[in-house]
Amino acid sequence: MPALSPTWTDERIALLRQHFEAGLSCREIAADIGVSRNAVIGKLSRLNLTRGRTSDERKLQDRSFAPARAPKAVPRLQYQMLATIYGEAEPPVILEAIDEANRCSLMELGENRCRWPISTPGADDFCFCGNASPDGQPYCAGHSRLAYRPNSRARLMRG
DNA sequence: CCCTGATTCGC
DNA sequence: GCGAATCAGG
Repeated sequence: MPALSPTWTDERIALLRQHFEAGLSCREIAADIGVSRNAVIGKLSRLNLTRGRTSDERKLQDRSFAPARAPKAVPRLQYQMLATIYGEAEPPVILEAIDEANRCSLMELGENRCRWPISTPGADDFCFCGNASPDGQPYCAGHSRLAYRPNSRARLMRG
């Protein structure tokens, strides 16, 4: 296969649409495809697939819990994400196991099956995760836990 | 404080 | 057309 890094090909756009329609966040989409959040958003905007301006209706940030003296040594999932990707250190919580052996076709998908699109770079076999997913959840625990944190918004302002 | 989405802008 | 930088909202 060519050593060149393929940009937005049909497969990637397909995944992009799938994840987008699935209700996943741009961060998660980007994490799966392997691009930056902005890249996903940029492509979506170009495809006119935007959900209609800064909706931000998820609001799943959950600020309800305000533990006194919260031992929040880490901002968020950043540490976990990094440890998972780099495969070193021991994160407080490991990602759920993702069984690729249960992958199935679209027609084999059930209501309690993970609908995560499995796309292998260089291959043409397009399947779905097919793992057991909790009720109401489109994906299994492993894929639902997918998280990616592109660090640093602390850009200096050019004056 | 941090996160997420959309647009703007340079390449 | 692509993606980082930037802006805007929560």
